[in-house]
Amino acid sequence: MSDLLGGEARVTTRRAQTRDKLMTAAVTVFADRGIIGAPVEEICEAAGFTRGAFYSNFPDKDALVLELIRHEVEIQYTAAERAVEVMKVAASAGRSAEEMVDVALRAFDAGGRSGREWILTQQELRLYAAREPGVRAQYLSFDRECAKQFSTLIADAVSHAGREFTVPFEDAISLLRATHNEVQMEALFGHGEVDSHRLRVLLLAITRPATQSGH
Amino acid sequence: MSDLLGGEARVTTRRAQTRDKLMTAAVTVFADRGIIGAPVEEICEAAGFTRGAFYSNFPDKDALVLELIRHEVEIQYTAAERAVEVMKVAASAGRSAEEMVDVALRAFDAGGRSGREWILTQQELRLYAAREPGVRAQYLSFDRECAKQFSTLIADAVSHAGREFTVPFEDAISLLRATHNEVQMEALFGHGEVDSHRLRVLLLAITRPATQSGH
DNA sequence: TGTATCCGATACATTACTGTATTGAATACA
DNA sequence: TGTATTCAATACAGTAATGTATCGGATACA
Repeated sequence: MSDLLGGEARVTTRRAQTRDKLMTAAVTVFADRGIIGAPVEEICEAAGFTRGAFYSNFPDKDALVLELIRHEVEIQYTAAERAVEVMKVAASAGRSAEEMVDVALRAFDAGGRSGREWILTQQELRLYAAREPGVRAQYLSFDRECAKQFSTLIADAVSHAGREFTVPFEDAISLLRATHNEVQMEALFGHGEVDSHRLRVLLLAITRPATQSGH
Repeated sequence: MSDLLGGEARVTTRRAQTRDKLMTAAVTVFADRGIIGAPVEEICEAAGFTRGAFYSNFPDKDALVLELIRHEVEIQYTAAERAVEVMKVAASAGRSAEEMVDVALRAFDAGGRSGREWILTQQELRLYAAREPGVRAQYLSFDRECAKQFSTLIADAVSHAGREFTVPFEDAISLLRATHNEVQMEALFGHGEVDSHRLRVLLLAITRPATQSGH
């Protein structure tokens, strides 16, 4: 009972690892069978455990789903941050708007989750949250937080690119999100690759070179 | 065995009615529990039957889902057709581009399926098709057909509005679809109403008054 | 009205999944 | 090294869902 490091349990590291493996495996199974259709047993099997491990770590599937959402938001956000960094560099190097957009999107996809499994799971999560009241609230609060941070990043990015929006900012964000989503779905039905072309077209259509003195 | 009306069965009308009731009920249950999570029994219960009726009409749930997709595409298309009709009238009456878009979108939502249940089910169908190989092919062929018809309608609508796209046509269609989708999802999380505002913004951003002599 | 046929209801067998209670091996600390 | 504790494995009910085989009331046609 040595509480030297705060209330945290003792063995923790093994536990943390199995939690992690379970969550990773869950994504695979979710993509394959859907969140609702994914039996706990199959998740465990994919992670190399039995159901005992699962119920020792999570009260039920919903708990794991919530954890997954939390984790996902983090990943996406850091990916976005990196993308903006990359873009700023491109801006300093005097790249064209097209090139900057392209470079940023590429960086985002590389850092985030653009594989088939993740796309499917993200869509699943969204629908699941829309349906299950228990998950919905959490999802929304995460989503809102995420959107806020994204907005900042995008505003930053656009101004660094020496451009400005020709539509209200909030609408711009929504359109970007919509298109990103659609591009992901198209990748799901087409043969694989996420194609950033359409996002570029949209961005160029709803921005113009800044009239301000800046840059 | 009177084959007067072609190979069709005798009692047919009762059968057709129960099929219809089952499909309608399925949408409600799908929205509530997800396609995978929807037990056949619950669908039957909602339709006022027992499982016997179901298995007498469909070999399994997938068959019903396919039927649903087929049906849905039809509905959406006629809704789109009507929307364009309405818009043409507005165009003849010399309305502004904003007004025309607004009127058309309103007509589309009224004729199509803009209720919570239908939005959820449409999203479910899309994901389900992306995952289940058996359904996927069918979905894609329907979807392609639908997209083709939509493209014609939209091109028609835009030119009647005395406008032209500022981005490649194919991209425009995709962006519109993306945004329509997003608007629906937002309605799911917000409190109800589908808001056409964003679609209007997009349309105005990617079109301009036609330079041609026409009109 | 009688009779063949249709179609949904009922009953049954089987499988899949969940969740809990208990056990036993691995791990941390004295 | 011995001992307490943690954590996943195993075992056990219990429930839910599927699909099939059979039955019986309704419908069409003579």
